Amino acid sequence: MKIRVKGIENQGASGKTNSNERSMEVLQSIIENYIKNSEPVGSRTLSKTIGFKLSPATIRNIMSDLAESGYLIQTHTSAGRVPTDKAYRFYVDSISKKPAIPEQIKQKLSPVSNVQGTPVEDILSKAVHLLAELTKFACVVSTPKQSVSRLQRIELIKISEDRILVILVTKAGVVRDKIIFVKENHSQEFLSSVTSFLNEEFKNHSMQEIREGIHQSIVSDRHRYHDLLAHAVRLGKKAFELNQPGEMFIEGQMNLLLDSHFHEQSSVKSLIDAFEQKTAIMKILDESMKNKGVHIHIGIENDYEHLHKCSLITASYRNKQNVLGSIGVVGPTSMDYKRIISTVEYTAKMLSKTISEQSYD
Amino acid sequence: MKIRVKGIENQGASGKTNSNERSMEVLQSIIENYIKNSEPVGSRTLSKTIGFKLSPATIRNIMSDLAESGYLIQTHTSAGRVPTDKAYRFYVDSISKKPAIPEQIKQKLSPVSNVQGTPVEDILSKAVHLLAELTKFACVVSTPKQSVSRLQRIELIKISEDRILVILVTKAGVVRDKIIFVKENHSQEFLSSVTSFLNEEFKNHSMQEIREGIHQSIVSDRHRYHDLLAHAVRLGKKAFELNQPGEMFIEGQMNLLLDSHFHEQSSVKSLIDAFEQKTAIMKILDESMKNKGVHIHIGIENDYEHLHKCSLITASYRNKQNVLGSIGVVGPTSMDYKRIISTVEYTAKMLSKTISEQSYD
DNA sequence: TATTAGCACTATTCATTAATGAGTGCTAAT
DNA sequence: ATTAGCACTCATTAATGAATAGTGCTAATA
Repeated sequence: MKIRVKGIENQGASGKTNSNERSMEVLQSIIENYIKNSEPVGSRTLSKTIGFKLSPATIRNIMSDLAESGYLIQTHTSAGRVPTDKAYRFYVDSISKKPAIPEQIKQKLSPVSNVQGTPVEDILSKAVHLLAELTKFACVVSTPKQSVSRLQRIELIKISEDRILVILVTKAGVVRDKIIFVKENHSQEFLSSVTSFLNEEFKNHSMQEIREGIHQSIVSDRHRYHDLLAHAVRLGKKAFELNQPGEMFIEGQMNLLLDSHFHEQSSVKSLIDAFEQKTAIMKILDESMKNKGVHIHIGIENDYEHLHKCSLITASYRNKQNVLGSIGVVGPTSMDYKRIISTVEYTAKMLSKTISEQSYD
Repeated sequence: MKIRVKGIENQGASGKTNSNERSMEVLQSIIENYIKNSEPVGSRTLSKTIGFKLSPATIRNIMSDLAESGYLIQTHTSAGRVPTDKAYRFYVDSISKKPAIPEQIKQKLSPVSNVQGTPVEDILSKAVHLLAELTKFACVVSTPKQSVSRLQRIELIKISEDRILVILVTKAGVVRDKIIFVKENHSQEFLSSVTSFLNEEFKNHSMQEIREGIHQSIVSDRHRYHDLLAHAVRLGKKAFELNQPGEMFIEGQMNLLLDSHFHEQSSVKSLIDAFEQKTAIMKILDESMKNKGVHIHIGIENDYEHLHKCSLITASYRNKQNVLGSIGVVGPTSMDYKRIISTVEYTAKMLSKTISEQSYD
């Protein structure tokens, strides 16, 4: 009985690197072929596309091995083969040099940096819109996390007898507003004093720290005999307590529906669900903030079941000081990884650059 | 040769009101049947559903007439008949008493009013989200038009040497912020004076009026010798000149894809286009602000070609003083008009109520 | 010994055909 | 004026068979 080298996996064991490298190349070709045509690829077709360097029969043998090792599957007996998520994982891991960003993409994305005094939200929304247009998939971006962003300035404005408008400006240049309701009818002068106090006390601190600081103050009750400070602390508590769940902008969901891979009824429903309750995607974006560079989640690797037929490519954006959020693409597992990865990476870079220029440190 | 009464249209001419009313009832039944089952309705089926009051043959005759008058079409010779847009128009015009809002819907929508100090945008986004959930179609809402809304308060805050944060609070409770860049390094005290001036001068005026007023001032140049005022006017110009194009929130686009009517490839593409460049839908929402009540645009009635297979149901929302924007549903022409109309109407009502409570007049 | 050609086998896809059935239109009977 | 009856139409469905693209295995070859 013949024992065939199983390719890739037992590279070390057999030492037959030669045959192994060939397997890898074949696998790569198969994947690229499938990414391009979205059709199962057979031995003959492949032999042709690689210029008859290997005969269909040889390729069949290799394919058989690759299938056995879990890199390929057949949809049915007499069909060509299709890469598995494992194959895609191998593929993206083996990408060494990223392709240069085409000038066209750079041009398309240039509007992201043409902004002066534009709210950060608008920049994000513009970026995610362009990304969707470029990739033709669904794209998402998370807004800067409030808890980590540091205070540039707080302002309290009396709007009516019982309402105070709170404006928070963060170092990242994000402006948040909230109206708080109060029982006492404070004068604007009084509010100005409180404002000064809060600014002096908390400028450059993160929201998280500020909340904790205020909490401490209240617990220790050390301002008991000082009216202004007591009020300031109480108002400050209200002002800072808005811990909005991070938001997320979505663009180009509909793009996915033009993709042949999502034509089955069931996949569509899955996707709708995934985008409906945004938590799963949000979680992936949050994860992506922890490490630098591009993050890739392929199909089954996603914890959330409804995303098992999708791949997510994400990258974080930042200002000079902090990581603020992430931007990413949601597409079929058979996406053109090389192109998408470099597009996402470049977009995140542009975003970081633009936002850094607007930041206050 | 027999001359048959052609139903509906020549009511006055023939005087045979009886046969005419019957035609109308049959048409109504056909429409309701089609709305319910999304399938061409034939004479036999209909005879059954109306309890055999009329024989299939009679119904065939009536249907034939209705088809001739343009209320029905056949997809092919041996198929049942399908209502045309003209039929839907007749149908919605003949709806007399709106159905009561089911308690379930009221309950679902109650979160819209459970808000205190929530930004208007969040209220809108909540409302449109719930509406999408209830109707299972795509829903849109336009944010309050800036130009018509009146100023409650403006605030200028120095953020860094060359940047001033402008906060505009409108009577409707909408907060807008923008950062403007300046060459001179104004002190915060100076900005406070400017702020007071602008507030005194312009409170309660619409943005449109304010912009015109400032323009006048500059043209007439009457503050030439007064430094504070000259600066105030110049800063004010910058502050108020942001004429953001009205925004629009979209929810539940994906819902449309589950609808059998949009399964054809071409319709899907049309829809994507329609939502991509939002102008067409925005225009309809704007129109809807001009008159009270619910507005209905059926299929071909829409100017924009990509919406020819859709119907839009819209209603404006307002505070005590002004019409602010509109909310609406985009669905297939064969939607359940009675239900959707009353749901949209109720949602708009709730929205108006909630926002009125938060407004400053 | 690795590669390849050849062949039997398998499953999809596509076009053709025929049966079914829902629906119409017309005419004659009620 | 209404309805029963009948011939006719056309979409849908299932069944059939040919064509096609693919595999796996074995034996020949370099």
